[in-house]
Amino acid sequence: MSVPRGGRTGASRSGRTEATKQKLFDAALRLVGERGAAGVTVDEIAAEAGVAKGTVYYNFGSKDALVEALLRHGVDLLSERLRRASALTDPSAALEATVDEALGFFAEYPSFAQLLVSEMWRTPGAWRETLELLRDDIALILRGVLDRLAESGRLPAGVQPATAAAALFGTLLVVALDWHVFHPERTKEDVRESVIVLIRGVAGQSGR
Amino acid sequence: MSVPRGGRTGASRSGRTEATKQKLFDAALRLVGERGAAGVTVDEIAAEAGVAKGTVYYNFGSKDALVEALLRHGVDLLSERLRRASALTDPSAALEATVDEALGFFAEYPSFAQLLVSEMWRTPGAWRETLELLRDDIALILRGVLDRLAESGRLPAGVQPATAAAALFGTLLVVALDWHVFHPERTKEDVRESVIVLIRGVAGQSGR
DNA sequence: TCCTTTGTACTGACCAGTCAGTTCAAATAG
DNA sequence: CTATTTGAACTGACTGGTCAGTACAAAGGA
Repeated sequence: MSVPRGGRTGASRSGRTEATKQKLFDAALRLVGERGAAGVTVDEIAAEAGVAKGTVYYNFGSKDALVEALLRHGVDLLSERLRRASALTDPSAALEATVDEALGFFAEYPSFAQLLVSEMWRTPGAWRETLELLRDDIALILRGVLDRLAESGRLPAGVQPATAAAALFGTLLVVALDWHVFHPERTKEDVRESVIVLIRGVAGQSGR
Repeated sequence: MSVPRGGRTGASRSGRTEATKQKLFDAALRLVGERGAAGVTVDEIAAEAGVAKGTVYYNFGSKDALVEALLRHGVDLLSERLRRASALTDPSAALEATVDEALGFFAEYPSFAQLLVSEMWRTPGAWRETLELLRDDIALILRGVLDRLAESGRLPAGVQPATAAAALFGTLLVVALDWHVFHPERTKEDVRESVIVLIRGVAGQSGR
């Protein structure tokens, strides 16, 4: 009994659990990204992580909770990186850096991109609430960049930052996935350049 | 035995089956869009369609085949509409009409958009082959529009029509879903205008 | 007559979640 | 320093239920 309720810092002395959780994250991400959350069994995740099934339940309580933790973990990483990139002083440079960072992240964790795209817009879904928070988190960062761009007059009149942020996020996610799934032969630089040129058309004849 | 193998034109004399298949499509779309293909049972689909379970197997042979047929059916409808819209003579007008049509379609069949987004970029997946064909179908139409735009010099230098087509598709899909799921209060006109302004930034100071 | 649908009953695989028991490192005691 | 205890971490066989797919006799319809 007495599962250490993962309140906040649960990190105990041994650090054994943290390592186990990480192994489970990695394994789950790999499998869930490929076949969808519903298409993967807890037994498979445990096997992939080289751990007994019970360990999954000891650490996360349920399959749903594991996936939820996975979503949070991934978005935390992503938003951390985006936040950093978007902090550049020049708005156009910030936008480009953010785009670059997002593409890099999705290239690094394609399974996460797949998980995100397949669960984000599911209507009742077990992770509705979490996903809504995560979406707002990312959308806010993108909005921040776009708002600053608008302030400096580099966004065409009539573009609504909220819609543009959603569009930008969708574009990045889908371009990254399309690259990974349908055109893996392209180089990162190639894709990156295409998107940036595209973006620059809308939002900033700044740089060169 | 003897399930009529839905080779190609299966369309038989009676027309009774067509009606049944349509009922099953509608029901399946409703449920699968909401909870994902793996999250819905054949019993539920049959019940929702007001049909016996055996009928599903008589008409489609398997659950996977039903979903595959659903994907084909939906994309056929969509590409038919996009093709029509993209046939306008003026490239910029064609682009705007295509965008408009795509948004309208996703608004009309949000469940289809959800199904598409959640299955399109799954790597091994039961419908890999079909989805690839469907993706190429849509991408080709969008490319056609963008190519004509490039010919008439209204696409910034350096934009690759292939990447731009993927980006456009992703943008439309995600914006439509975001609207449906997170901002249902917005009007179609509002969303439509936002996207078109956005697109116009990249691809055409033509119209007005 | 032949195609299609129904309804019910069944099978066999698969799977989320449980639980009694094991391991082991660190704390406590003698 | 050795023996004992504690408890967090982990294990894996097991359970109860779910679900895709099958079977088939009877009925409805062109």
